[in-house]
Amino acid sequence: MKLSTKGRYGLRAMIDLAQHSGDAPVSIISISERQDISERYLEQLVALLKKAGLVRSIRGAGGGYVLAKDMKEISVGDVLRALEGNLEPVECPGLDPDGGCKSADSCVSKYVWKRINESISRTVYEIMLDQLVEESRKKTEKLQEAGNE
Amino acid sequence: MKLSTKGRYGLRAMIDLAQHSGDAPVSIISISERQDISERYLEQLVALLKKAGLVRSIRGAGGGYVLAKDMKEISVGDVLRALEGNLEPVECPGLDPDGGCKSADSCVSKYVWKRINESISRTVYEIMLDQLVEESRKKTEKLQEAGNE
DNA sequence: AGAAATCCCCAGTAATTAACTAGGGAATAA
DNA sequence: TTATTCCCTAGTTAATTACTGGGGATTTCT
Repeated sequence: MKLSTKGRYGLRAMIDLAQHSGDAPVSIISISERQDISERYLEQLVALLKKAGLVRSIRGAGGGYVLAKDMKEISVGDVLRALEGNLEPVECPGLDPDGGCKSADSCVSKYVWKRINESISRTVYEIMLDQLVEESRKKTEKLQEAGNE
Repeated sequence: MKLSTKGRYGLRAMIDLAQHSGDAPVSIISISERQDISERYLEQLVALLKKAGLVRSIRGAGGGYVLAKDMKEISVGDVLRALEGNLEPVECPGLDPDGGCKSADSCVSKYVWKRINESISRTVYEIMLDQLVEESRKKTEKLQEAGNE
């Protein structure tokens, strides 16, 4: 049970994008350098984010990516789902009323899977990008204060 | 992000063992037949449960496995951890104070990983085997009532 | 117009992991 | 002493992950 690099790198990239979103679009190269992720690989991750409608792209020189919506409207769950496809660690056919699990009636482990799935969902969909950006800002501030003493 | 068959089969096996625990030990073969899991593979899963101190084995003819403690003392988390090794979908070195994550200071994604990890832990360690066995008993009862009408 | 910077799309590949299968041994009960 | 069980280790196959690489399209800048 592990989150792949897609999810891990991709969320970092998305936070980076949110942090650096201003007037100008943010290029893959710049994210790649700051986050130390291969440019080519990052390209593919961002493509997933775009397909999910989380970012918009601007082509050509001076182009790059911008968030497609306000960062307070984008949850970590949205980002991870775009990258990982499905956040449920257990896909149990018994959870689907039409699913073809022959022992669905007597099987109780599906309750466990259901609760795990729900608890992950609840967690990731309630964390919004703007909270993370704000958190990061506070941290940087603190570090700078400490440096000035 | 997926729970492996180890975790899925292994928990089912453990529930089965709990359900059939009485005077006699429960053999691998019997679990294997009821749960439709290869005997050889199941052997390995149960070995993990034994190593973790969740079951005890009795060798020889008529032997098998028994729970090492009362089923109300064994959580789903205990079982899954024994099988999967680690339930945290993200092992972030930044979460460990001594971990060697160079960008630990400014990195905020670790908050996300931490919250996901915690929410999964909370969920699995609060579900106990006896609850599942009881749930299953209720279900079977209901099915039988329905059959008698 | 042309060069440079960017995004875009698809294909390949190496490494890792998962999910078993297989062989043979050791303890115990009947 | 034979059958039944657990026990340990190694090997194998299939799938997935985590990339790398090639070449093309769009836009800006000079």
